Amino acid sequence: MDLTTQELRNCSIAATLSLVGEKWTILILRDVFHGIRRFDDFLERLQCSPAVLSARLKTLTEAGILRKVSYREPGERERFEYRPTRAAVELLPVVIGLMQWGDRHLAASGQGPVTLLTAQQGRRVRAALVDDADQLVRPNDIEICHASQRPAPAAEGEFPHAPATQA
Amino acid sequence: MDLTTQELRNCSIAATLSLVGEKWTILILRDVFHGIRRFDDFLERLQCSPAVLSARLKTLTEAGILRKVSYREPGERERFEYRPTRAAVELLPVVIGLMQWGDRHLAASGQGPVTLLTAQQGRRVRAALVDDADQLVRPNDIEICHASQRPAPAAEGEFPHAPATQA
DNA sequence: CAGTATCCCATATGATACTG
DNA sequence: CAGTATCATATGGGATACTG
Repeated sequence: MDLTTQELRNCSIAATLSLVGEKWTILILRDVFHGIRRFDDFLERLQCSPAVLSARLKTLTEAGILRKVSYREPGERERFEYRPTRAAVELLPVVIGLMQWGDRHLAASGQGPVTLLTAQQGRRVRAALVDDADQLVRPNDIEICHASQRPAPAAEGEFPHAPATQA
Repeated sequence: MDLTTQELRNCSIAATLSLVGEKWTILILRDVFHGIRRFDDFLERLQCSPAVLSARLKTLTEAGILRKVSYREPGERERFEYRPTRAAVELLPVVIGLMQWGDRHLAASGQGPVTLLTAQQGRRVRAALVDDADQLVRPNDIEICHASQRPAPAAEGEFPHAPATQA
């Protein structure tokens, strides 16, 4: 996405956006999670130009988010497919987070065209914040600590500077 | 971000990206969560042009993600600040998800310059996937259901088409 | 301080044609 | 099928000046 070196070093958000912040990138990942693997299938669903798709797949591959795999079906010539790596799966909270925000705030019905369910029990899946004991965390209970400094004083540590009243 | 009407209607990810997918938008939200409220303070931290900042703040405000609040300190003239709404807080899984991905994959040390801790117990906070009983969900246990169709057959429902081997 | 208005440019993108 | 190459365009963004 082209940000300054300063930003990239000082902020992991900016650094990640430099890889996945381009216009079509997240939508490519969405399609990968839907099982899309091949160039033309991406192309058809995304309706972007092949040049753009090619460039994005390259970036994602070089970043280790996708993996280009050669395969050959019996009697066919060699083909390639793009598979998600573990690094891709670790972006799921981002992708699903975007989806559920849109579901809640942009879809007329308050829910979107796609639902995620656990295979085992059929429970709805969502992105959320948890602590290292896997317990749900309320946004108001979070404080920001800068590694280079002492723990922030309470007044500063307030987070996310909660909206006093609702918009 | 300028996507087709088709995309916006069919995909909440695309719809949300049309609001927050622009270059500086997520970084503005990052700063809001750091407690930044005023135009010039954003400007200083972001080092983008005032025109761009103005445009993004407008978009975010119109989307209900920020709220423009007038206030007047004693003896001073009227000022404005931009506060996060609940809708902004609901984007935290996305923002924190981006951060933790960068921490893991782009920071040399495997952890970034900023850490999030629960105020109560000082536990690390992360973005994750949970079910509606607030239990952690493994990515392999998720299946995608399209609202307009019958539940996907097992072969299709596989998700996220897990990486067989690691990259 | 808190923006708006201009000007200009880099470049991401769309459209299309071409190749192994 | 799976891309690369080319070209025109649109526009997001940088720099800067200006205003209430």
